[in-house]
Amino acid sequence: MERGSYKGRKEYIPALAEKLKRFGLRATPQRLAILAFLEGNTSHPSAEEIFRELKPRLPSISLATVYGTLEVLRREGGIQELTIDSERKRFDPNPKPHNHFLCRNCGRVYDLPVGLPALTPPKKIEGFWVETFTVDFYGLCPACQK
Amino acid sequence: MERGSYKGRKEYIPALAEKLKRFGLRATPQRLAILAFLEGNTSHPSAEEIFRELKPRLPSISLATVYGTLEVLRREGGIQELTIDSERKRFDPNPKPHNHFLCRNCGRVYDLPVGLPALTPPKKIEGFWVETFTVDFYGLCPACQK
DNA sequence: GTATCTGCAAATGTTTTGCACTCCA
DNA sequence: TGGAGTGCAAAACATTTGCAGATAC
Repeated sequence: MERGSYKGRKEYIPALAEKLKRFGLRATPQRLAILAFLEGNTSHPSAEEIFRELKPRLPSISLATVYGTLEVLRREGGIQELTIDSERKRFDPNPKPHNHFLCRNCGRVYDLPVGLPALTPPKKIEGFWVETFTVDFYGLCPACQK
Repeated sequence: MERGSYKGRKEYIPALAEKLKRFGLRATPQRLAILAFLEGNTSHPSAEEIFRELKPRLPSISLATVYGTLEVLRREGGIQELTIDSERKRFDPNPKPHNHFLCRNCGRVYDLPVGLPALTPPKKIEGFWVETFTVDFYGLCPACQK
């Protein structure tokens, strides 16, 4: 590990770098920053929000790169793209099917821990080959009920 | 009913006109055409598709009017706006919760007659006030499995 | 008659693309 | 070193908006 090399900087997170390698992707500073930001994040951010958050720390990052990275991560099964918010795509670091709730007042998206349908894809239903599914709830979150 | 009046034309469909009145909306040719096209339609069309379909028959119609009509119909509970397709909003003349399936190959959206979660909104779940919910399935439709 | 509705064109916001340059492996 | 990855600016879409004129009732 030599002076000034990328791998020597604190932003280089071996665990995330290996995750990218497993997907057949190069570990670039941009991708590591995006993965690190998403890791454990339950706010289900949009591409724009991720970009705004990372830009100050990583001024060279571009919105196009954020979109590109989210797309490859989704394609490799590393993250989930949510359709619950019809205004914009949102992203979830947890790639496994689970429930979401969109508050019609504040617009926030929450994970909602209720039972999922008794279904383990892939499975054939009525002739349809079901690979994945989503359950989305809409209403008012606890904070917005006041 | 006088010669040339709107109500005299065959496009004036009393049942749909009354539906609009019940929503507190005026029965215009544009709105009747949109309602008539959606009635019994299971293709879950987008605004653009509805516009393209109606334009030849009703050349004066505009895309903005299609969007506007779909929005008021949704607000009044007459139709359902689907978020299953992240590329565009799709619309369903059946306003009641039911399942949908999006084929990743052909992009078509189908109604999928499987059981819904045992939940009748509005209902409070884990502190969240749930007003409505959707269950969306993704995979390959029967025709695209070959 | 008049408030609602419409078409048009322009604006907005999100996401994608083309391309020359950069940098990870 | 070569190919994957990046930033930038422009393009492509989906959707909304402002407004003057049309029309349902």
